[in-house]
Amino acid sequence: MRGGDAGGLRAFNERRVIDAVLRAGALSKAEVARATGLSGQSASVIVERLVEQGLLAKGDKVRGRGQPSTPVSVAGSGAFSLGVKIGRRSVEARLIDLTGETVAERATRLEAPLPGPVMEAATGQARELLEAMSPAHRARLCGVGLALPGEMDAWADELGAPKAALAGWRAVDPGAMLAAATGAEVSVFNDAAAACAAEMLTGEALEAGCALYVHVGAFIGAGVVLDGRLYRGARLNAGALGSMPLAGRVPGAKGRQLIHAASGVGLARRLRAAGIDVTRAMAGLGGAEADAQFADWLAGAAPALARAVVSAMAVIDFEAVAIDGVLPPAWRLRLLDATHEAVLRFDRTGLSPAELREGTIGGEARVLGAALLPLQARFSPEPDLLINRRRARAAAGPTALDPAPGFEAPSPHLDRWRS
Amino acid sequence: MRGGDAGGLRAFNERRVIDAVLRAGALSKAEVARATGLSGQSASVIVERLVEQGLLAKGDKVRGRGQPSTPVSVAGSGAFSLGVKIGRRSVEARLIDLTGETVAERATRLEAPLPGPVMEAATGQARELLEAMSPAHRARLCGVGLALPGEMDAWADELGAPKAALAGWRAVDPGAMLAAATGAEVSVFNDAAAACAAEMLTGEALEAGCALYVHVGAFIGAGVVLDGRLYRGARLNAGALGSMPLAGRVPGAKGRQLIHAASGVGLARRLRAAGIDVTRAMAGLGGAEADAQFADWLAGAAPALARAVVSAMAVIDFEAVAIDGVLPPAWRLRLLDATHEAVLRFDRTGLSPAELREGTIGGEARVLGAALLPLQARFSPEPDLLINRRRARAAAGPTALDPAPGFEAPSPHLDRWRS
DNA sequence: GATTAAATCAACCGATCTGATTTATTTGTT
DNA sequence: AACAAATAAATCAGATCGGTTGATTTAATC
Repeated sequence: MRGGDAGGLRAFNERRVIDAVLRAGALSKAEVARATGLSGQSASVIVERLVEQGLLAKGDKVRGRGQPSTPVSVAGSGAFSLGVKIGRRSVEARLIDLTGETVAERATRLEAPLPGPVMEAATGQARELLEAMSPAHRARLCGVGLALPGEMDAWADELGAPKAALAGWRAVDPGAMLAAATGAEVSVFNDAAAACAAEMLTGEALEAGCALYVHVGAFIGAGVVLDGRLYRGARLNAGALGSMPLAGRVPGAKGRQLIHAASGVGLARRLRAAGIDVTRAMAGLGGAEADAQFADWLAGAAPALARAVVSAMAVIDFEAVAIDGVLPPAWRLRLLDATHEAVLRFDRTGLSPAELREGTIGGEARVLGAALLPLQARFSPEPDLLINRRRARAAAGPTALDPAPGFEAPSPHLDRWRS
Repeated sequence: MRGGDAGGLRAFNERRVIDAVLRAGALSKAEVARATGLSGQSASVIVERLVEQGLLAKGDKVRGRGQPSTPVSVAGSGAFSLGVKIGRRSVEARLIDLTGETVAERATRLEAPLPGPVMEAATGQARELLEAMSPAHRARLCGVGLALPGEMDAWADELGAPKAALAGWRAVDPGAMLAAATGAEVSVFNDAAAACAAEMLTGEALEAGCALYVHVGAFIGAGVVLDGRLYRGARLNAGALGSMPLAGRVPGAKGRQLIHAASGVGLARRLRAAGIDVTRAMAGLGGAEADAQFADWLAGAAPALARAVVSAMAVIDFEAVAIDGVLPPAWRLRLLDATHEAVLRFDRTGLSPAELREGTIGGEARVLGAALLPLQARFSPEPDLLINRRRARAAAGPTALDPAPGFEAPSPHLDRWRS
């Protein structure tokens, strides 16, 4: 419930203040007042309280005309968040602080995406990271974000995995298991949506308020950003771009959905069939032979992806489309260019133009997004509102950040942390 | 801005109260308190103020156990809204009151969608309707909604209209002209989006919080509802379904976009070519020959529309898809069924299921939506939040103020297309 | 007469606002 | 170099507004 009574009003304005500070990087109390429209007095009271709570930190005085101002910025150790990413080929976990900096991380590669080993890895990593935190810091964990594919058991044949083994996922509730293992609140996101959030928040590709972020991982998916807010979908299944129907048969594809023409496993299958080391190739070290295989894959993938992008534009008038994923940067760029070229061959009458851009984060976007999203939910004035911190910080110039000693001020407002 | 200071808090809670009353049809003060979470005292004060403002009206006391309660419901004459719809074949205007009842309306058929005559008709109709209002009522006009196609000058060849004449639209700002003519605030919507809002608010087809509403008019477009909110798009161009790429050539279609395979003008062209009176046919009086032409059109239109629907589902996991438009009900139903059948032939792995339903309003949905949207913007706790009044009213049972125009039995098409 | 629940009354609280005041610095003048 | 004026942040004190709490009244049924 937003607003309602005095307490809700205060909570709302606190978020607006944090939001303003995050956007600007650092603001004096007077600037906070101007940025939020609050009176100077209220801004002062709220800032003071947030400093006491350890969420904001005062920097060195800045002298100008008149009384020097004391800038405040977000305190790194004011809050922490844990992100866990479950994929079909790996499990990762990452602990970040309020500024988005990585505190610690873990990663495990998988042979097959079977429920048992995967969940063991995920819960194990999460527990390890949490146990390494000081108690004071652990008390400031504001949530756990879990990013995973929409359906772990779909497209088993595409994976080359036994269908029966994957069916075990239907009986598993990864969110609940992670919650049980960590004792923290877990929010679940589609993996591509999480990656999308990371690109919005810390990447450079998406400045638009309305964007489609395509992520090529083992499969292919997308995140949808509308009015600066991540749209997760009524059933967390927005951006299921892999299910987009193809126009017809694509050579080498087993089915009639985008995933059969443009996915990481499809590319890997080709590489493996040609006797190429997939891991090396995906690290950009495959050489000419890998490039040739990639070009083959690209010839089918790019037009199919282009059709998907154009189709998506007919549903939502995205201002920007980013393409990212686990591909090595050189290949990612070629995919972007080829897709762009293919998009231009479509009749786009009636569609608003969109900018096609290369993602800037890559495969790690998913864990990072999983970690960032609980922070957003806790501190942004609107749930799902994505504010780019890096860009905002850069614009504001470097500031004195985070003195942040042991806080632990048992202020009455700290227990509003849960709400 | 939402919240902020005491005044904002009051405004927000007032909207919540109106929202609660609209949803329930009629509520006592105590029920308002329970529905909103406000204290009884606040609910009482707010309701009393809204009654004083003429937005709510007290009904007859209801006796039960304890002190009789006085139900309040929204007062029809508490606010008015004017909707104007500009189309390629007609211009319509409609004045409605706060309950959504039509007060007065106008309509003009057009020969060709040329800027001059169209805008003259639109501003003329609007002025007429406003001048017929009493001064007291006119003071309660809360806005003018304008629904029009995204690009009046696109697809000129499909219309059989001279391209040069249509290009005149680029120099025209219909919203500004209407604002100048009426002196009221004008909000502009895509025509399909407006129709979508009407279906959400007063229709029966869309109960889901997340839906796609396809409207077949002269061309074809769609409205997008996300989390109960109408999504207009960053450039008001969400749901540009007509631009969805086709899989290949469709017999009889001139181009490679959905609009070339499934549009009202395409159907009309066929009918005319067969020597059939289009107006009669569109009124459902075309006879067997018209039916045969329709079947031909349908054979190309339905699969193309099905592909568009499946593609849309891969972008947003719509829970429901409605198909509506200017077609006579029998044809609309056939379009729905044929589309449904075609959808089932697609591989839908990885997509969440959606319910495919028939729209319940038809061609007038666009004006109605244009009229309803300013009311929503003014009285709903969140902008763009769509609350179905009719359904809510029905659920609450008949109330003192409910004019209860015997609306039709529900049970529209209830097909689930899931494997 | 007891019970029930709506409606109301009166005192209080919390968050923000307004307007005046203080403070520390730069700028301009003598 | 010394001093006054200008500037703008920060703060203080009182007022306002909206919502809450808890007790009280009212009008019906059981």
